[in-house]
Amino acid sequence: MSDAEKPTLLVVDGHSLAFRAFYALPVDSFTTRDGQHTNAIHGFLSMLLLLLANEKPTHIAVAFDISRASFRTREYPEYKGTRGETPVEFKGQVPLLQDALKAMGVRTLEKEDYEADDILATLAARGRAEGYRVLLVSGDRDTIQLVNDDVTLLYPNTQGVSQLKRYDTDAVVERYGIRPEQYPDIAALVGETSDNLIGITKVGEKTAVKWLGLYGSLDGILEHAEEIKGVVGQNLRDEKENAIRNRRLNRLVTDVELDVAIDELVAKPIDIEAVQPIFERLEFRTLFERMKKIVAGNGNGNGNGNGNGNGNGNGNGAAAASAAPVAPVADAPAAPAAPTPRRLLDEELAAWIERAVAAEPAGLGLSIEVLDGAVIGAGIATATESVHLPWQQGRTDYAPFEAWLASDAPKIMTDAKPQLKALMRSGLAFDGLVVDTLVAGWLVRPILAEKTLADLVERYLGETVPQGDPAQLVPEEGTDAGAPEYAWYSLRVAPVVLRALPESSRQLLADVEMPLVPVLAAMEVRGVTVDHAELSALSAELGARAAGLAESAFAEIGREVNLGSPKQLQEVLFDQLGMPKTRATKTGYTTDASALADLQESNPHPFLGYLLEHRDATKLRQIVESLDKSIAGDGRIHTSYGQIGAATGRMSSNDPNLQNIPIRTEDGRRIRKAFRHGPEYTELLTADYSQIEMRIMAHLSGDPGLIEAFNAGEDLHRFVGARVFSVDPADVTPVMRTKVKAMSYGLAYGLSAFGLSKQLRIDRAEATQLMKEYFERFGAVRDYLRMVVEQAKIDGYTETIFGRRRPFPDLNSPNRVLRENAERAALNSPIQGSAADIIKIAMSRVEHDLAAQGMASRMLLTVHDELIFEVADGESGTLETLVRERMASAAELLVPLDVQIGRGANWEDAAH
DNA sequence: CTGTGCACGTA
DNA sequence: CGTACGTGCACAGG
Repeated sequence: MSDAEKPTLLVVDGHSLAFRAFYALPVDSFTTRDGQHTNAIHGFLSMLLLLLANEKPTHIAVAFDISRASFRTREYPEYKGTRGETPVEFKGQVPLLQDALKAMGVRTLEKEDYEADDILATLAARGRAEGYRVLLVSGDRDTIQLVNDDVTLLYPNTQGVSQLKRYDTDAVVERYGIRPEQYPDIAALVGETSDNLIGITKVGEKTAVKWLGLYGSLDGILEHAEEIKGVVGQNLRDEKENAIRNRRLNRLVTDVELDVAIDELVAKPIDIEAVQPIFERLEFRTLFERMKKIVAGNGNGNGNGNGNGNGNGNGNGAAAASAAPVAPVADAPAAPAAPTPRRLLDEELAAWIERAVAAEPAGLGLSIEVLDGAVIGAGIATATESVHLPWQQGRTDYAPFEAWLASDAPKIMTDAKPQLKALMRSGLAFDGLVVDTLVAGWLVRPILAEKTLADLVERYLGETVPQGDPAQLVPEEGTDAGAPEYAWYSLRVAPVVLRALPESSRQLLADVEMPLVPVLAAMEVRGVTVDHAELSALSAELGARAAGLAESAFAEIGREVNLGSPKQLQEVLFDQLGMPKTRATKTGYTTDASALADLQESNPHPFLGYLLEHRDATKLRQIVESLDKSIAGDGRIHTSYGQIGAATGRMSSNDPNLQNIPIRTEDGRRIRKAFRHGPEYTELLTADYSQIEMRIMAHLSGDPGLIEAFNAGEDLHRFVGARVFSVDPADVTPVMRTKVKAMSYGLAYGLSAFGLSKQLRIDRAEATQLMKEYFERFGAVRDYLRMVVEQAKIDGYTETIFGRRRPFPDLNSPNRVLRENAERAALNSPIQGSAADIIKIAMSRVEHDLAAQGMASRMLLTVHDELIFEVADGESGTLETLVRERMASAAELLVPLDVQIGRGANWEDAAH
């Protein structure tokens, strides 16, 4: 019998899943009129209905625990002892859930002295023996041991029961690096906090997996315990009884006597009439509708009689007090409903698009459906109509759509970047993005209050995007907003968001932000080549170094502590070593690097030195490790850029963050050496703006001295130092230059005399004097910085050179801390923000020119004031010229924009 | 299992 | 008591 023909037995751990649902769903939304909580029941049943629809099990059972007491608690009274009292709000829901299941014809099973998991184990074993495909659903990790070729575990994800992760044998191997039946051995060694099973001290998942690889099983490990070196080896020998006990307790029982045969668990059609009163009492209206559809759907697909499929998203308005479950929902002021999407091909599609384009001169709404990075469909909308285009590679009947997509016909989207990436990967050309509503919304409120289309629609239209049941596993056809609906809402919300923008910001959106979206998408798809071997070697070296430093540190204090725990460090430093207290934090006293350096000066102790070095090594290793993990199958790292990440207008980088790769230390630079050009290219080229923030400050302040400094073409800090200290530029000493440099950079951040003295380790008076001298020579800078804050207090916002605004509600706060923080941010914002404007403009122009000139070199990365390119053979010179010119001319300031270029085989060598 | 605080990397 | 980010760990809490 092939797998497809096998009957499917579905066994659910009732308690565990209901408990997950209880914590996942907001209790407020799931309470009946008479105060009965129903969130656990609702979440559980919602999940079960989805499983019925998706998995189509032929046999079903739900297992429950009778009580917390079992043969395990008799054997080990502390078992599960860490678990607090079960919340009474949850307890009360279990009998109701069991009633509902009974009404649905689902057998519930429980057995005195055993846990639900034992029932799962027993049914899994019996089902397998009797030729079933078995699906287990449990939130208890111990059930991993039950997975095999015939038994699959569905394990709830982080979001309660809203998504189930499928663990077959391969998935377990992938996740844990061991076979399913080895899982209990791991758990026995590591321990399980939620069961109050204490493992071997200092043994985590990694160590346990390593040992298991060496010795095959827990028994094997214990046999060879003598061979295991170090502290962990000793711990294992000392505490092996723990592991043995854990292993005994976490072995699930596969032969529980159940008074039911598997064929008695056969899934019966749900008797709607029997279920109705129960669901009515629980006020599960939407759930009841879903169930009816599933029941009807077993025969033929569409039995949707009452046409109000969408419109009411969260389904459980506490006020909707109707007894009849089929009663129409009384929504507040009627929001227009999304048009029913049509499906069109060829000439019909062409005609529709032509008509739509004429009807919506500002642009059509567009949404691309993406699954695992690939296009699976698209929706296009006008204000009154929409079409849905399920996508398949190679189909020709969508030619009119492709032509429109590739044209510059205006398109309005929401969160376009991931969609554009999918189009690129599917080989579809795209142009004409005029509004990304998320980006537009961010320009209105750069604090990032609106993160999704639903948020925008809520705020700007006062409507709710239908989004089905919160606990739903997969979108349900018909009730959820799909691509056509997203397109339609995007189209409708766009003009309202635009109206909230001042004219200058609208220009910024059109001229800077929108052209940048496809550029960032392309850069993300390209990625950057990173050498795995190099990173591995570096990681190993740093790991060894860290271990050695930790040993030395421990030797100094005569005990082992977690050097990564500020709390434990405080004990060592202030209690054990009696050092003076450092700056206070919310939870104690800081142990940060600068405080430790201060301590080293006042109370020298070798421990401090080892600790600092250990920090460096572990931090670096952490970065190396996370980079290494991010290398994709193509040998490249594909970061994501957050276009709407920063309130100042800067971009951010994540998964991984490539904007904080070390550069200051020698070891750090070794990481940059691992960033290479790809095989088709000859080198990397980096281009960065030198001192762009100081140049912007010169421009915005109009300070003659500062402007002269930049036009003189001399070293900036030397020039400024000469002025501040009244000496010849040639006589500016390194110390003077360092001080002036810190001062200059600090200015843009609202640095105080206190902060300056701290950073330069000079006394307060000297810092004050330095600031005074500085401002006497560059008075317009001081005036400008004052003016920015004063103006912002009046306007309520600051503005960059290109009109990007950032509101500052705290500027007039009576709370001094809040107010002063806002003042510093306000004076920094136009500077940092203008720099962001400039590089964004440069990026779009460079990208455009590279394409227009048919060059093969490509832009890969951006790090705030730096761009990194992959150079194609023979293009090095032209690329440099092009990049330099485009970056330098991105803005016309009172001072020139200087661009520094470097080349090399890797990122480090390409620096200058 | 999630949120918070600390620490630290970059511009 | 210097701006803007993202990440990872330890820890405490639901």
